[in-house]
Amino acid sequence: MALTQARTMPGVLELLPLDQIAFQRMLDVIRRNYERFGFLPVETPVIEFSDVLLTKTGGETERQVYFVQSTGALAQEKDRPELALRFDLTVPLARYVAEHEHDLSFPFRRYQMQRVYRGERAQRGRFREFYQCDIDVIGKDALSVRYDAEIPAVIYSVFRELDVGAFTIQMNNRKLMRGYFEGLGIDDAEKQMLVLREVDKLDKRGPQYVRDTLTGEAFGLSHEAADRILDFVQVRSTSLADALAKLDALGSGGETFEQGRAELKEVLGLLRDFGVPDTHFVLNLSIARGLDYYTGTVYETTLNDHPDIGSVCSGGRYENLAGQYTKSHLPGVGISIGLTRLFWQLRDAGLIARAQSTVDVLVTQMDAADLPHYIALATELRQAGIATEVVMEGGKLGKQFKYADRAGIRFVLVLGEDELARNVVTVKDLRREDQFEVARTELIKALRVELAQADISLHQSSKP
RNA sequence: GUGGACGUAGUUCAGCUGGUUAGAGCACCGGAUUGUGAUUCCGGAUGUCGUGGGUUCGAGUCCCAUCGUCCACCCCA
Repeated sequence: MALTQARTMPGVLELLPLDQIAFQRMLDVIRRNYERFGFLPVETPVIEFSDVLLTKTGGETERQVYFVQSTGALAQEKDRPELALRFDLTVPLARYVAEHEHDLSFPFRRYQMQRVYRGERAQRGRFREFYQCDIDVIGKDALSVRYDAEIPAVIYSVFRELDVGAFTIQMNNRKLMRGYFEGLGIDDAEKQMLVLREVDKLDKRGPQYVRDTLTGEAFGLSHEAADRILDFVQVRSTSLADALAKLDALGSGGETFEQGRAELKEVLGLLRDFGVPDTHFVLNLSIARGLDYYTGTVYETTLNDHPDIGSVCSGGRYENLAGQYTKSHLPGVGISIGLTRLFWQLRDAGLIARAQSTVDVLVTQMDAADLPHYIALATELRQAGIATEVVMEGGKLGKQFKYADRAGIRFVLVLGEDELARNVVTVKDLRREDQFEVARTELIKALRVELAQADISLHQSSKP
């Protein structure tokens, strides 16, 4: 019989249990921090109506949307399938807020950590199915720019606890950029957008590439204008004071420009109050983000030791999130952590410590006749909150140890006739290669101490 | 969607200008006196050389097609 090859489509990430545990730990950290900052949980369906997803976007985004069709519907196919898979969490959020507007309290602070789908060509670190971990604050009618300063505080808190080494939150403001371009005579909003996308490539492609493109056929800017744009977008700050000074040194500009500068200065100033050290953020006037719905502050977070990874968290301010679904004016600000990419890249770089199993202890089997003892012991441990597995099939002790080791279970318990007779249990720590005996009545207490210590040492060992 | 590279055991690869039974590391499985894993030693299995066709006395090696994978662009987490 011909076997069907067991395989997954390219661009999806499937993990072995120990990696999955490490991944889940990261999700836990992110969730914990989001909740700590007062964001509320929301989940939305993977499948949405196509017209909801494709209202304003079109173009590039539509090319990457997966449509959904039941086999029954295929027969009577119309122009476009009615349903599609969400490609981010922001558009569903807009729909969610518009739909439940009257039941929500504003400013609405929600977090959402779910999978999204994009019809991408497979490539390193690019996935067709991946996790996004989003936070957004949505205001009704208006939303203070102060919220823009809270976002980096969350990023700082999350990434510090994720323990991924040094990172930098890069910030900019679209009004400042557009205002500057206006000053150079680039008035058309479409063209401003194109220039934004182009200068965004600065850090990746270098100034020469960007200059050539801007003065080339597609843009047709003068050399003088291109030079002034390059001077502008190459601005980087080294500290908070430096950032403020560099913003002041930009000279004066039009209304949009001044508004952008004022917003940036306010946001940067507040970062200090939020406790974000200026070693962790930088003003980078080339950061623009490709998405066109951003209107003000934009963020992009990179890992200092892994610039090749690119952005692991990004987002910004948008003026009118749900304009396609409601007449209400709902401005917001938010970010998204691409956890699948982050995890994948960290693992690739060898920065994901081998996780410990979610199983705390394995009760080995010396003699099948003593199984009742093993099960009773396991029940006792479980009631004490210790995740316990019992070996039900027996076999050589060496094999049972090997099983525990491979499964990432750190502690094994041995109860032979010897131990049972003396009412003790042998506890072996496979990691420390050490074992000890403890009175049966003291076992839970002893294990709790061991597990607490194991947890601490695991955390410390993963620090750079 | 556009352009480029590559497809050899589970995996990473070697296989020189076409020449006998296609190799290595890692991984996997078994063993090293019966209550101790990871380390060490010994042994073992494994491949329609992506698929189909062509050139040739002979093809993993050359040619064509096809499928697949990867990289770059676009865009993005």
